[in-house]
Amino acid sequence: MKKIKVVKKQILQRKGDLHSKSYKVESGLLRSYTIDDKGKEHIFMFGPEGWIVTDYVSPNEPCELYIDAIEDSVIVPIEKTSSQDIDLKKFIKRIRVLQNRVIMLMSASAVDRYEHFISTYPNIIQRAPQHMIASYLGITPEALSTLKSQRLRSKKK
Amino acid sequence: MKKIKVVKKQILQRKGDLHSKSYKVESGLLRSYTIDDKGKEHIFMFGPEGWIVTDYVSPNEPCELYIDAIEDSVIVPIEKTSSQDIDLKKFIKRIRVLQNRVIMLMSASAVDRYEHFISTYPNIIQRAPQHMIASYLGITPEALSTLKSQRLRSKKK
DNA sequence: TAAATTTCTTAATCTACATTAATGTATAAA
DNA sequence: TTTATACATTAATGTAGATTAAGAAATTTA
Repeated sequence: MKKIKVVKKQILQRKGDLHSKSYKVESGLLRSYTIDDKGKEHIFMFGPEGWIVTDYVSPNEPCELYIDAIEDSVIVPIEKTSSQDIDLKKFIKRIRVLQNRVIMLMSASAVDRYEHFISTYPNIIQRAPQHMIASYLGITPEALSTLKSQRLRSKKK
Repeated sequence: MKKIKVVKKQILQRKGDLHSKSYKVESGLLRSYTIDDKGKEHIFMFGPEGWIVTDYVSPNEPCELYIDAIEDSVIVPIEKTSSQDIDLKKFIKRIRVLQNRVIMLMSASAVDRYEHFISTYPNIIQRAPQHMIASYLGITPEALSTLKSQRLRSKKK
């Protein structure tokens, strides 16, 4: 149960690595993401303080995701083998986020996904750069930028 | 632990229902899905024999998903409260499917998602109607249809 | 069996978002 | 402070997949 300090941009895990761990975030902000064959990053999840960031693969399988720090952070690495001490309620909560994510990606437009994101994670909007928000939403930074200015224009009467 | 027979099209759970359960599929095929504000269905997961179909909400929260039978099926309803008897390995496997789903939806084209689907769930292709496959892939039935005939044409030399 | 309903295909048109590219603005490094 | 690098905006053009519509197959029901 030792805490570790990591600096911004520090990589904790790469795709293909073995012995993947979970990371409890004490302070700061992590992210997990994939890189597709065209070299494009796709953010899977943000991990602000209080969250646990995991790649959902079995402890002996190679990782699917990259994990790195968006801000200087303090984290606690957790061995996945210690399956005992899993807080099931928290676990289900995190899966629910995933479930919502899939539903969102399938049924909502980019604007709706953005609206949903800012109401669900207002503080992350402030802390992560735009292109990462875009990456999480599944759109390009350019699309997010135009979407935002259209939103602004329509809000002032 | 009693088995229940359900017939094709029988609805097991509606969005908003309380006391959501998990359903172990002994035989047949279930699906879970949402209906968006335009009345469009979006299939979240298929549940063939051996699978457990769940809406990932806490047992006391209202459901997010509809669950019904695509084929006549035999199922075992499981109370969610019995958190003890959860097979963690199977649980993680199912989350992994979800993780892959998100990654796919974010980074792959409709064709690639379809290719991935047929190689991962070859038997479901045969058993579920096309429009449901389309719904799972996040495209329209028309798009899937054209995509399929293009694929066929390009395969014969 | 026929009739009704559901499912699948094909084609024309439309639209949300991607791509490309050029310009502007921060942040970090020298 | 200047220069370089990363990040954000805006606009023009392109494209995957949506929508619409109409007909053909298949499946269900009577």
